[in-house]
Amino acid sequence: MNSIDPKNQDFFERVFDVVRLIPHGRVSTYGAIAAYLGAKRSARMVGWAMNLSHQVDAEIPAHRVVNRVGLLTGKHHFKTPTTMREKLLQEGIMCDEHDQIVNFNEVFWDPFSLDNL
DNA sequence: TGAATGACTCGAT
DNA sequence: GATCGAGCCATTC
Repeated sequence: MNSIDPKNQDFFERVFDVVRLIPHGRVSTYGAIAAYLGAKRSARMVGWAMNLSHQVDAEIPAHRVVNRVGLLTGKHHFKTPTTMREKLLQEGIMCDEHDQIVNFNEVFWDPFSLDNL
């Protein structure tokens, strides 16, 4: 949205930057990203950032961000409810009929792992 | 200006 | 171990 305030844009850009760093075939969580940005309590804001990500930069892999149990809670915000699952499948990430990542523990990517590089 | 909402998470029962 | 409720923080009406 073009109504993003500069001060808030900084927070959203930080979120976008972390999401863009998620490796291909991996996923992360709203809480993990929020915690990495020092706003552990603001997981919902990460969701808002993902919503805006479709408008500010379509290249942001928002489909790689799920909730803490690996559920595709944001699928309805994509073009179609199946778009999120389709994109994950293309990256080798399997989801069950409940739109939950099967091997979530294996594909989960922690932003804090960047600090170990 | 104030209240409600939301792609969440954690703690208590 | 599972379920319920409250907290958080920016955006929108």
